[in-house]
Amino acid sequence: MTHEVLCVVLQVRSGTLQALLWRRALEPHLGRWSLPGGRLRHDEDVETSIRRQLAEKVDLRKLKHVEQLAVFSTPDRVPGPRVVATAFLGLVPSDVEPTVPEDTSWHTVEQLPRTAFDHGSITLRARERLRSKLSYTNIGFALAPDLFTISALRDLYSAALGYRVSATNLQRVLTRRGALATTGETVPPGRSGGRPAALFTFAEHGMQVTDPFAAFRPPSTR
Amino acid sequence: MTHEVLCVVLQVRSGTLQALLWRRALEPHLGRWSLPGGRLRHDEDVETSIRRQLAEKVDLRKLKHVEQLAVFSTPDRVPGPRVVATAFLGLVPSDVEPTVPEDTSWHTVEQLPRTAFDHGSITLRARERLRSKLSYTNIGFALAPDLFTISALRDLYSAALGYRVSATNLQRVLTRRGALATTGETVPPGRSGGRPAALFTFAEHGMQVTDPFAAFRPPSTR
DNA sequence: CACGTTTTCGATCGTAGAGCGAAAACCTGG
DNA sequence: CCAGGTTTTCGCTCTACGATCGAAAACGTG
Repeated sequence: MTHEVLCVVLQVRSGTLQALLWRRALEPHLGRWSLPGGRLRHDEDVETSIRRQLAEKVDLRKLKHVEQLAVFSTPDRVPGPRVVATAFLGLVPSDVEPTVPEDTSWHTVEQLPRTAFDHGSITLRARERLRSKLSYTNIGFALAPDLFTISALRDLYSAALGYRVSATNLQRVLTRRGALATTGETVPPGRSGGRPAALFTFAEHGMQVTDPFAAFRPPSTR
Repeated sequence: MTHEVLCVVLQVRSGTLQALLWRRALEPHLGRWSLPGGRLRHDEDVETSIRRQLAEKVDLRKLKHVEQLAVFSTPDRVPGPRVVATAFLGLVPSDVEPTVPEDTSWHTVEQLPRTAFDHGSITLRARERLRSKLSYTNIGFALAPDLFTISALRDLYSAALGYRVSATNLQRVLTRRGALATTGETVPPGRSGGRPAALFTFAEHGMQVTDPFAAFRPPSTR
């Protein structure tokens, strides 16, 4: 029984949430699109394995966030000898354009092409995880450049969540959580005019993905 | 490379959160406490595997909730040939007393005994998962009997979370989420008197563990 | 300089959870 | 049968967070 690691690499590109997929060059499922990854080596754990494989095959050392998604282990999920897969969710900031091999390309998660094996449903599971965590963690930072305007961040959130997000609300929520840090700088407006936008960064302690916002809170120690 | 499935079976017993552990009868780590589970068969996925193994060795078909926790895959996590583990979180309602084999017993998670391998940290991870989910899902129902009073539920939440929870608040929150259903019945008070407590059940749609409470909400369609 | 555009800020509203205290409903002991 | 203790339950208020709206700020263009 072999063990493989797979990663759903997500990035917001041109306003939509997209996943990086490989075109299979082998049977079975030749020509279909599949998730990057590969076999787990005997000297590495799954985290380092997926990081190695991504860094090897693609230039994706800029992955800002990687986390375990789930294990997929249906006996017949791939034809032939049994393969158990540990799937990951990986996030790439919207400003980097990773150099990817010839046989890979980005696909909007909204309408995926024919995927190999169970890779389609794995991708959808990854999107659900991202959407859930966007609301109660600051995982959204992994989708954004180091410097960004609020409206740019709003567009990222909108693309990932699939519905329109208000910039006003986003700024206030993130500010209240102490996740935003102001740089004095601004960005000149576009051709159609408009007020110049302020540039923000993530606060230091806002960088790591914080725990879910507790609906039940420990007793206040006032 | 073999694959094993492990389960952190948690139950609130006598006011504390406890985990079901086995005393190892084999080297290595003979005599230490370990998580129930075993090797993944070639014809089953990890979910059915852990369910089978728990139902086989212990009488635990009453597990009200089982979910994947994480993969643990450090190459040397167990001595000898490589073993990758998929860990689960399992919850047992507080009113059932499962018949368990001779060589197993319950241990408070607060102060675990010497565990085998990485089973100690896995157990702690499971507790963290439970605590997180308690606040923003209704997973707490898996810890409670079918019929329960609010104060009994309060005690369960307090034990699992590790801090005192107010019965008033708990009732209101769960009611507002539509998770509680009233049965007309009450329970006579104890020896020291007191108002009889009302018996509650879980609403139908409250039975499944709902998604995290969204901090960002889709636009209201009013 | 009027107008459109985009960003940003302020004010208000609704709702969820926290905290407190009183009322309700039951015991036991005199 | 009543006084006091106990436990549950309900109501009121407070605070915090997110939603919504609108106006002001700061820029372009014709």
